[in-house]
Amino acid sequence: MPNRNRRFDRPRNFVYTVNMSQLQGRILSCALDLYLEKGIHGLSMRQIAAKLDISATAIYRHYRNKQELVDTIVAEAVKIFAGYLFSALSGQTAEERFRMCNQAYLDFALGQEKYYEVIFLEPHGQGADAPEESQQKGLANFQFLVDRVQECVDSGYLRKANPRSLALSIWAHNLGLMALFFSGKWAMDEAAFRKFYWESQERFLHGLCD
Amino acid sequence: MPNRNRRFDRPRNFVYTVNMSQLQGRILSCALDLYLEKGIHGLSMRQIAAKLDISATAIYRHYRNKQELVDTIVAEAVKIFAGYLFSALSGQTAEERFRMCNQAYLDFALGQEKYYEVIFLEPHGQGADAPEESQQKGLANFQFLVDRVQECVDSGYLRKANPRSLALSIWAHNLGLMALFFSGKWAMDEAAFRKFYWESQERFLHGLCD
DNA sequence: GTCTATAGGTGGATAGAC
DNA sequence: GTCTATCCACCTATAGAC
Repeated sequence: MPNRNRRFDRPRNFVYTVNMSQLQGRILSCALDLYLEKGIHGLSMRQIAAKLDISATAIYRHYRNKQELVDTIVAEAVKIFAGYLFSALSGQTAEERFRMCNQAYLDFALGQEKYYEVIFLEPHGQGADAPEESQQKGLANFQFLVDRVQECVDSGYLRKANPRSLALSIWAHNLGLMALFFSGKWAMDEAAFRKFYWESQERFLHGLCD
Repeated sequence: MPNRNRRFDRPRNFVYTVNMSQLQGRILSCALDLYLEKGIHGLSMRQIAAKLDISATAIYRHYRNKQELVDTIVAEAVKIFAGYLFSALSGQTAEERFRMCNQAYLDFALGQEKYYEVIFLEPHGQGADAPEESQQKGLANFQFLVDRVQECVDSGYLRKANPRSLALSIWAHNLGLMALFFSGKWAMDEAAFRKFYWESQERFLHGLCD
């Protein structure tokens, strides 16, 4: 007979993020560290337990299994990223909202480094086999950029072009810049990187040739 | 007493790549597949053995341990990439050599997909804890691009700027484009991607704004 | 150079006591 | 909701026969 006392037997949409300072949240945070360090196959319930000084089985009161733990991390990451992007809507003009979109991406990457890695640098990005729901929300985040680009094409700030294709180029450029930074092979601290980031954006906006 | 018959008791620089159709090479190729699929913690000697229909211990006659297997994969990948880049030297002008450098990157990514992934898309790229030797050769490959950029700044084709910084922007853009393609989330076949790749390069060269 | 047998370890997950 | 005890699968690597 199943134990009816488990967290996941409660209603589906209950908000657990609220009490993150308790065990639930500490498990998640610890799992995140291990997941980024060693990937899904290197992450183990026993190691999480050891780090938190609890027994491995305690974790199963909070997460059905290892996969649910990882899925929760990915869902959380996508949600937080969406929050950052959303702030760009406060810009007054299309151009400003576009610029703020890049700013949000940069701030998310540097301010929520671990969640950024989960979404954009893991196995092959965006949790390749994440649950449908997270995949959808990930695409919605990209669509947000497409919409900002569309506005800028309409306003005449950006050259006329397919907004989706343009957005993909911009997305790729951002993706690559962050991958460079997080690889840690370029001896740049955060301040130096922020400077380089905007230089590179400027180059992209106005071209490499005369 | 150690068995003196092992591959790695032979001279260090012996070229094994020659006879890749034999077991040695088949192990490497199979390990590469599993490594890309599941990462280093998901790769197992037993699974390699099962796929090749040999016993797991047979592998140890060819590779000292799991780490040496992975290191060999990374070293091979870096060497092959260098070969692609090198072909760009046949260009007649600085501008042509620069363009051929992008071409080589694209051809390597699409023609040696698996080796590309090992270098640029793995855990955090370029085998974060690869042996010193591979790390050095990886940096040399980047320096090759810096040199091509330098030539183009000198010839006046590219705007005056720090060549290293310029090369980093270009490297990032390429990195991001490939990451998009390999993520498989954008419903592009290889032909469509090649088209998009050059479109995006063109945008980068001449800017997004008027 | 390949095998079988085996040592010694880590891991996911469950049952049932408290 | 946390624990201990436990099952069973899987892992790396070695020893020694052939």
